[in-house]
Amino acid sequence: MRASDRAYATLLDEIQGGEMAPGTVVGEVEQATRLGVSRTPMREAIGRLVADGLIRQQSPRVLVVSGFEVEDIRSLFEARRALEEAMARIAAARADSGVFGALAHDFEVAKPELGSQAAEAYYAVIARFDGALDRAVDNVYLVQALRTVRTNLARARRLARDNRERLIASAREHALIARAIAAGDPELAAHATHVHLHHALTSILDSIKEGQS
Amino acid sequence: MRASDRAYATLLDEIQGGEMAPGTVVGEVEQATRLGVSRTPMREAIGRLVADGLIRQQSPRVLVVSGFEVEDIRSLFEARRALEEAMARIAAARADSGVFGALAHDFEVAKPELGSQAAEAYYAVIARFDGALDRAVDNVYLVQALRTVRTNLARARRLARDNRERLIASAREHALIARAIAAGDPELAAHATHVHLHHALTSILDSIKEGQS
DNA sequence: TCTGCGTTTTGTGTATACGCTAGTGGTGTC
DNA sequence: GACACCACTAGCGTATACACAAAACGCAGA
Repeated sequence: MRASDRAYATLLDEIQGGEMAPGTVVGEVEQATRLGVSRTPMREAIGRLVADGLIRQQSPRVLVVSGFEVEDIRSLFEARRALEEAMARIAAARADSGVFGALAHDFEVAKPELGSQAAEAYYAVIARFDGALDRAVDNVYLVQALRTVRTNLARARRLARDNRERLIASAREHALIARAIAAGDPELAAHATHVHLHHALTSILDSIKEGQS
Repeated sequence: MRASDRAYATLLDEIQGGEMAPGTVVGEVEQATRLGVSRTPMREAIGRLVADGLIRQQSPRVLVVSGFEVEDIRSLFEARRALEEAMARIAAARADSGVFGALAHDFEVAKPELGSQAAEAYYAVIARFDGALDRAVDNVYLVQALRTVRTNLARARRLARDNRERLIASAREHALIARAIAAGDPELAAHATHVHLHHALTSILDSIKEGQS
């Protein structure tokens, strides 16, 4: 693995995990020394993080970890809705119904509310679903845009803790989306995605509001 | 201006303009020598072009200008549809109706069919419209994704020559979209965008088919 | 004491050198 | 004659040195 990849992965983790808080100044030399790489690969890593939107230029010479406010979460979900609705619609028109039928079944039998191990298994199913969607749609532009959105989404997840009811509902929503894709029903797939994202966003915003009060 | 920016701009131009044909091997040393910069800024420029999707890795050590086939154009328009429909919808819900009313008027009085100067003026109106849309939507994730799509779209434009009828129709379609946004009608804005992109894609594909025959 | 100018320091942009890896061509052996 | 192995070369990843620019601090003068 290349030094620039390691530096990117490490910084990404630290920003997503909140260890590097928004506003933290990211100096080339400082980070390069800390992570034991030289400035050149560190520059590349920082460049990728800037492109991802996780680091931004505060002034001509200082880069800082970008903030992540409630308004950013709304923007993120707007973009997510545009991309994921389109993906669901296209997948429903094209996809192999076997794969999504199996995924729908997995969502239907998932019991993510039964402890952290079950939740992990549920997240793994979601990851498989996302991967299947990417392959079914087979559109580099959409997938690439969604990758950036997902990278930023990881930061939102940290702000909100999933509760029991939300996990159960989320599994049901995913099951419906997968069923709609398997059935070749683009409108249902898109609208079920819309509903799912609406609930996910509402849940995150409620969770943040609770956390503040 | 930084050397890496110059190198990026130059290579971008050459790829979009077709001077560097798909499949052309892009060597760091070769390009750095040719453009009179050193390898470090050239690496950065190439990295950005790879992120944009204009250059891709053919094998572990060779980068080539990526191909741009009919299938890529379809993918591009799928992504464009997802993003621009969402943008139009959001802008209609939010935008200052004065700005888009004025743009609608500009589209209505545009006569892009009257020679290349009039066409240039028309393209300038489109650029202003795109800019106004970006500002109205005010969503970095959507705008960034659309920027990448537009970068690739420039390659498609070279493959298709706009004809008289298409230009006239395009102006009318844009006028309708702008009017819908100004009127605060999200569904009409989105569907007019859909119609516009459908016609634009059809026109490009027809134009390519003609060019081949 | 405040303001302005100069100097120093810090940090980025660029250039270049070094080392490693992969690819290719040639030679030797079976 | 064909296949395999070794060596050479080309090109990339990384490190580092140098240059330049901006910001901050200090000193001096008003």
